[in-house]
Amino acid sequence: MVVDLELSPKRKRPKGEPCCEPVVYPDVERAHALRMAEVAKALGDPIRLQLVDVLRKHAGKVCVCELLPLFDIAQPTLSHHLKKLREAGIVDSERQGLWAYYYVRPDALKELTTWLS
Amino acid sequence: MVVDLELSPKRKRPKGEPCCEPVVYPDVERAHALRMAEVAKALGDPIRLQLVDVLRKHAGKVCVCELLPLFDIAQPTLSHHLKKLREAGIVDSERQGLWAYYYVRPDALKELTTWLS
DNA sequence: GTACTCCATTGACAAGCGTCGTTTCAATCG
DNA sequence: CGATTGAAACGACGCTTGTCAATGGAGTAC
Repeated sequence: MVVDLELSPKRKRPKGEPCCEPVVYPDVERAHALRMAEVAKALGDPIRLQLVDVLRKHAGKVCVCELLPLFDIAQPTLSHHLKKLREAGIVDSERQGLWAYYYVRPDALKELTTWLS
Repeated sequence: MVVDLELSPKRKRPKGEPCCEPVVYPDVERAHALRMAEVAKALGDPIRLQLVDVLRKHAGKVCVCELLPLFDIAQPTLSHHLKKLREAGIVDSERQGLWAYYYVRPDALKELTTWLS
């Protein structure tokens, strides 16, 4: 969808009329935009982005106790970030005894990636 | 870079030693992570993401007055969002008389896109 | 059972965010 | 000139965020 825009010849609006025709925008995008913004927001913190990076670089699932020493944050803070990523649907976790293993959900970043490309 | 992980056989740490070997993590990524998180954060708002979407769908530059009616927000709010996008280096603006034209900076989203793919 | 370990949750705090009404500023029109 | 217009800046308001210390809870070791 590409809309041609009258760029240069713009004039002050006559009196009370709108200054220019609004650009068309498909409503379909809005639902996607909300979802993608949610994912982007979750990635909008350096620690969370690095967390996703680490998890993606490991095929399997990574224990929280292995993630903690990578960052200069307290354990509850790490737990908080992992929860945010979980709520955004980017990662998921799995408990095995004492340990919690995190992994990136397949296709979690697909929509955003496709839109960006 | 893929690191093999000892997944299953984990034990409580003996006494004061760390529970497990930390996952290796390249320092090179940290600088990128900061920059990409900044971009992701700017995209982490539905309105800003849609703004970028609209601007990208138009080859040329789009006037602010054309963007405003697309969203149910006041003009200062739109200006605020555009400023955020500008500060993140995603868009840039150009004034022509009374009007301000915005456009997506080429390669602004490149780093993030590459990382996601 | 008791002690210990890993992880999540809670509560608190400062900082940041999204929003709007008002104001400011530059450019245009008459 | 004065009036008007498009857009940015300012100030204020609640809400959210990132962080930590303290606590809680489930599992393991002895």
